[in-house]
Amino acid sequence: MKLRIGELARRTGLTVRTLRHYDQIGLLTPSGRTEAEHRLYSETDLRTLQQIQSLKAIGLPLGQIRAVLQDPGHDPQRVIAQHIRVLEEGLARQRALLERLRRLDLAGASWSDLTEVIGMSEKVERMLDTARRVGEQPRFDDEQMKYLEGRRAEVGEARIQEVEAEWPRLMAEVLREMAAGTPASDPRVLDLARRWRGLVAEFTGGRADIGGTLNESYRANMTPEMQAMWSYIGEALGHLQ
Amino acid sequence: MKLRIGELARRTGLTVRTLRHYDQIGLLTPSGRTEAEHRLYSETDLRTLQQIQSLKAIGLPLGQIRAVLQDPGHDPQRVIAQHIRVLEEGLARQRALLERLRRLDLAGASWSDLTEVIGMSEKVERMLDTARRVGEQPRFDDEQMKYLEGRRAEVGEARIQEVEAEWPRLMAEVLREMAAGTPASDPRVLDLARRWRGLVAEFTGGRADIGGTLNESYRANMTPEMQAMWSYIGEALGHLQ
DNA sequence: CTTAGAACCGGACGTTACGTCAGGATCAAG
DNA sequence: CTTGATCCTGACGTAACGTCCGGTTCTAAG
Repeated sequence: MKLRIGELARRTGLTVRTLRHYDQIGLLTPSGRTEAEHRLYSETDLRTLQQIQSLKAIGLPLGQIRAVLQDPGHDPQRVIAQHIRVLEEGLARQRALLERLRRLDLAGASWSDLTEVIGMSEKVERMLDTARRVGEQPRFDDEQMKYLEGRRAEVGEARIQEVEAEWPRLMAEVLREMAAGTPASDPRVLDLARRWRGLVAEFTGGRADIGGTLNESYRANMTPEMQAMWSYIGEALGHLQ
Repeated sequence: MKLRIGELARRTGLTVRTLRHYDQIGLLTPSGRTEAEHRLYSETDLRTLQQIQSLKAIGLPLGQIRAVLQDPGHDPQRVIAQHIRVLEEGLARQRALLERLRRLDLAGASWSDLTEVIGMSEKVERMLDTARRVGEQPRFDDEQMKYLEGRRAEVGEARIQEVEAEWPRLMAEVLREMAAGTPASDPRVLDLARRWRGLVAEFTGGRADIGGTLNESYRANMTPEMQAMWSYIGEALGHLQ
């Protein structure tokens, strides 16, 4: 008992276009065709489709569904657990965003007020985040704090934004060289090390004690990948002199 | 002091490609070009871009950002409040999905077990949802409930799935005719009314008392749009005989 | 003045999961 | 034989860019 595409669509609540799409991406290829190339789906196809619908209902992307159906060697627990983690991450981001939005004081704000408020909110979040990541254990002493605040006023807001934007790019480049296996003594890496040193110097104003405190702080609470990067750039910095 | 695209990218932490994209979609058109057609951004452009970054940071789609920037007549409170509602909806869906996933009993399940479990879970959700929407006030009496359960067993699971899939399609078509201003006496609408009557009959088994109870229930807790549809299809049903 | 490398240009494809035509072939019923 | 329903392939659109390409232009060093 073969089904034509329209029949199958009616029975499953999907559209004809969707079924053709699944065929196109190799997710569900009809087990037969008529002489006129009309698709014919078997009952096995229907059962496969129901599995697809189930997995789609829990939010698995079609690519992953195809992977698990074609290679049942995938462990259900692992795939689902991984998927749950992905969902949790997205959920956490959404929730944080929403909370921040709710905290904004909207009363009587114009667009320019609003963008400014949001901008401030962003900066506060970044500072909090950095503070959190650095950890609170090896804090700067009062004198050091005062010095840092002074520097902040000195270099100006604009430059601070530039520096903040520069860090992720620099880290990304370092990670790329690391992944490519470039030795830390390579000229390209030495260049990166110089930029690194420059950014750190902009923050610390060149004071070695502040740099040391920072270094300790970061070293204490880093992910393995960050530690690897730290060692790598440390070696390159050593080669600089 | 005009900035070239690379400069602006460095200062804002965006990529060159992103800025070109913003130009392409008319979100941020550079205020000038060199003779060689290289983009030149003014400080005003930079400020606009910072506003864009702020609004993007709260998750507003670029299309809406463009709209509010081009026509500041948009009320900030309204736009933000609307955006918050959109985020809340998405969040609720995500959360519900995640909870359902967590409730699944994964221990030792194979893929076929898993899809079956998910399928069951889906059906339960749909039933709960329907029950919720119909409301609990004008409930069926015991005799009616027994009758309905009997019918459910009678028509079989497969047909139930088909019918459940048919409803949204039918409603969508009715809404389309309504929106197009087709009179309820139009043959096309009468056809839809016949299909409607058929689906209701499949559920009630033709018993007028059950149909009446259902009708009351729905009528009591409908959105305005659904009420309009209800009247429309009611009129068409009247024309049938 | 030339040349190499950096920066710039527009154009096009890829990503996700389909919706929506367009133009044409096939099928069932009258 | 002619409709009307159903089917086919192909192609564009969606959101927000990333990535690659082949071809200019700019800038600094030689």
